[in-house]
Amino acid sequence: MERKARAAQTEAALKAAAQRQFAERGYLNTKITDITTAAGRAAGSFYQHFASKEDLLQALLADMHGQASQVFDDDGPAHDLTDPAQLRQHLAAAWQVMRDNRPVVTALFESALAAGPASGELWKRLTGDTVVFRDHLRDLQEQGHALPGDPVLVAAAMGGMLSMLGYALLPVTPGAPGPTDAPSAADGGRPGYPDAQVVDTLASLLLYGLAGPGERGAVSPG
Amino acid sequence: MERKARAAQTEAALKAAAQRQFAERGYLNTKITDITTAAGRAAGSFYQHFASKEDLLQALLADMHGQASQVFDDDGPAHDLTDPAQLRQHLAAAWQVMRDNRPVVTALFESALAAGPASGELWKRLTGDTVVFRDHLRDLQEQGHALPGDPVLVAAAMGGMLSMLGYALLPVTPGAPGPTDAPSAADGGRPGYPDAQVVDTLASLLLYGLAGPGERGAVSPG
DNA sequence: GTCTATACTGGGATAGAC
DNA sequence: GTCTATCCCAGTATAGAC
Repeated sequence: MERKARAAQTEAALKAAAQRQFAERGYLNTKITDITTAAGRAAGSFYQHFASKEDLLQALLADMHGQASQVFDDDGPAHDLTDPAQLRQHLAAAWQVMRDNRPVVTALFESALAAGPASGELWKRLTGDTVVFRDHLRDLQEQGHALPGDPVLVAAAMGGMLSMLGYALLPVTPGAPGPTDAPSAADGGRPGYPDAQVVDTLASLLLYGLAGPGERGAVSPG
Repeated sequence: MERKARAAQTEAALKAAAQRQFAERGYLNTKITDITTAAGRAAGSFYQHFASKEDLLQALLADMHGQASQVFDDDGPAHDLTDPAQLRQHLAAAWQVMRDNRPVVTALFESALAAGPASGELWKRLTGDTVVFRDHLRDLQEQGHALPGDPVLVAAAMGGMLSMLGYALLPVTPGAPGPTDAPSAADGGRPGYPDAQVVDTLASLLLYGLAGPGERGAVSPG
């Protein structure tokens, strides 16, 4: 195999190793050498491919965007987040993206947070990641629907809820205690809520709130 | 002034300086020397009072608990989180605590997050900080009220929403762009939502969801 | 108790051989 | 391109004078 291919292979190995390390140790705790040794490469080789850890993270983000772009092209009919099925669908999609890209998503979260409260990085991330929600909420508003508040704020609140639970609950190992039904006490003492339960709960909470659907009936009636 | 008083004074200065630095730079970015120089003390003096930055943070937490303990002794009549006034009251109290102790609260947040996803620290924090919500939700459940899901999960979701928005939105400077009415673009590019707006929005969202109160009428009718 | 000065360490980044 | 070896700095923590 030629040089170019070898280089690409090394870069891929570094990326893969980084994802594993980020998931296990967290982005902030992961050292460059952790990545290189996990990838079976020399420390110096890292800089042949990435300028820094942050640079690597951006590369992973680009990869993720490339893959997951088609997931979110919801160009269906008029959206209505107050439709139980549609809201659930949106939340499930968001949750799935977080699950599928947990290392990157959580690393971005850690990175934004490490920038400090005054930097506004977290707010940028929060609003940036919730443009879909925000736009759909604006649609609702324009159709005369009364929202709980400013679409930007409501969308950010929803996103904050999601990211926080994703960071705290999603299992570190890609597919281990996730879709199981038993809340296993392993994995750092965190409970292993099944994906469906989390999504159902959030959908119900965000749609009808703590008061419940009232006269309208349950969330998933049929 | 005697030695003991001088020592206490230095310790207080270090604590105060730490709070300022945590707010400005973020907990993770704050170095020991940042604190000592901000306090006008020598670097070495720090260790006379605290074993580490983490130790200092715990001391600040203890101080905070001492002050804010009376805020949360809500021993009134039977609680009902589905009562608009009570829910709003609870959220307002939580928001106020975050505002009053922003440096400490956000530092704890950063600290828990830096421990990495696998540590479960964030989940512990999330559940620990929402015991009040959780208990009240359990009360509701025992009274036959149907909740959106497991009380622990719902409480954590509420708490996640709150902490995230608190971290992202609360102003760095104790009282500057907070209760103003104009969303100033200063302060790191973050909007300055008035406290009341945030609390109202969250109360409305959490009580009736995106669908709104329906037949029940608005959240604050009178 | 507080200071100044310094030892020590982890980890980022580079130099140069292969 | 990848390796080994090393430099170098930031930051923690300590030693010892005052």
